[in-house]
Amino acid sequence: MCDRGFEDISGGENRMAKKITPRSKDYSRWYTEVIQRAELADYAPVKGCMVVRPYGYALWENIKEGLDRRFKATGHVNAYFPLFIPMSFLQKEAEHVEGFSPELAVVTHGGGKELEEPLVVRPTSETIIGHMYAQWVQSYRDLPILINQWANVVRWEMRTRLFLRTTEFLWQEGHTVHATYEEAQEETLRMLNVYADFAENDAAIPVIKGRKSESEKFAGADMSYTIEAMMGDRRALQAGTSHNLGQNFAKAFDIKYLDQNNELQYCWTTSWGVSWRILGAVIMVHGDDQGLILPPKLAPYQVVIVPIWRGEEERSQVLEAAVQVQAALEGVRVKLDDRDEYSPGWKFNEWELRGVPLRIEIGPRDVAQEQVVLARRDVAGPEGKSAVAMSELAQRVPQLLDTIQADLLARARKFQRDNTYEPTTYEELKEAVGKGFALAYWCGDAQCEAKVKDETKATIRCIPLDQGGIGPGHCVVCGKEASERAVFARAY
RNA sequence: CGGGGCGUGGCUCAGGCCGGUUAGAGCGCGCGGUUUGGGACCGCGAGGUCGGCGGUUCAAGUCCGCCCGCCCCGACCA
Repeated sequence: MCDRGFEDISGGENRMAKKITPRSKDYSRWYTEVIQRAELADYAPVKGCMVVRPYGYALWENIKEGLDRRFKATGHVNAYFPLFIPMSFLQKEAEHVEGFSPELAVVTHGGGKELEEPLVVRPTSETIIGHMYAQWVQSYRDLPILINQWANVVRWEMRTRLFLRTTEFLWQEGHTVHATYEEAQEETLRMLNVYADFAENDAAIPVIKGRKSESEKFAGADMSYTIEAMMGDRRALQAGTSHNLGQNFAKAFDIKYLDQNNELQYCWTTSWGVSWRILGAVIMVHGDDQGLILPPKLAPYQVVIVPIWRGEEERSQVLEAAVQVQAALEGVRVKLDDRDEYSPGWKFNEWELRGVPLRIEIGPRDVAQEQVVLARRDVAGPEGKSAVAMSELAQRVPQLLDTIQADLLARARKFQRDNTYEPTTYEELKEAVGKGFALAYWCGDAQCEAKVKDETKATIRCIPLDQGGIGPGHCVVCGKEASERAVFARAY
């Protein structure tokens, strides 16, 4: 895992500086450079596609593990459905096909012959899963069905961005079937809460849970719910969605059951998904001008040990101590960087770029004093360093990782709060969406929503479920009575 | 798809306007040696169909035409 030699691609006069473009100078450039230099991912030869490199994939595996564990704990099981979907399936749900047809990849040939019916490369799997569910569900005794799948999907996007919007992406999609609307709604919100719990407790990303407006909801859903997060440039990112599909897909695919009274009923279905986009959120919420800052719960390496020595004698002493420290940290993901060809200073920068939460420095002086130096990634400079006796490490390191995890969430939460405004006039709204989130009354009229989008490029990210206990007010756009406030923001 | 920019060793670029020996630099890479508490240094070395095709010319990285690809900005989206 060593540097492959990405130089400062801003070029020009400071070509020697091995620095990343600062976030304040060009945020999207910073984002792209960090991903490539930290070796999370690389561009693939196919437009809009990317290669996830081992370090990035390890991060994704930790995200998967955190989500999958929660799915299982709420009664879900995993399964796998096919990549190819008959074109006709998409067309069975009117709103669904209208929403997705512009971004479909379609296979027309196979085995050297033109296919009788084109196959769509799944953009999402409601249709093919609905088709199967229709065959599996007969009676109320078959319900609920609580299935999740980990899969790749393809959406032909016009503009792509590493992790945030790629032509092919990895995600999970849960698809459930219920006997009643109430159960489906309960499931929809349960999974929204699972996502929020993961985002805050594992990814250290504070999120706003809310409803999508009609124009922003999933094609084919009765109601879409979202968790929205604020990135480091104050723009919004939808980090996960959960949909109550009502009976739309049940009717399109004939998913019916016989109830206790021997009457045939249409089922109620839900779907919910989180993609590797959330990895982009981790990068943008926590990273700084030195590179990534990974929350300990997701970091592939939670601790990196950098040994420091001069000459052979010191080398063997220091390495011996380093190995002992590594052994003492059982249960912690530790990387011992004993490469000889890089200096300690070089390694410091390297592992900071790659976001390892905690660094342990061990040199001859430390060995003599039976201590090590701990350096926190999230606290720059000497303030983040402390000397700790080797005998205390097994206790102190896990504690410190917990502290870092909590501090990252607290810092992100403060940032979001500090950059959220509550405009009451349209002029104030316009100003607010230029510098962060705007929490403002909205009457629910799509025209007011469209006006804001046209004139400010900000969209309604969600109508928060938690309205803070405040009463009705007046729409920030038209002044009419409004019962709820919405979050307006520029979004990815 | 509209506007802007760019294709030259692995990376970032110079050379191009004004055609002319073996096409350069820094970084990275390989070997040897000295180093190592915040991106060390010396020596030697490997590595290029100058995006592609065609044209002009005695001669094209350089001029002309067409094509391909990539990046940035605008209309869709997890």
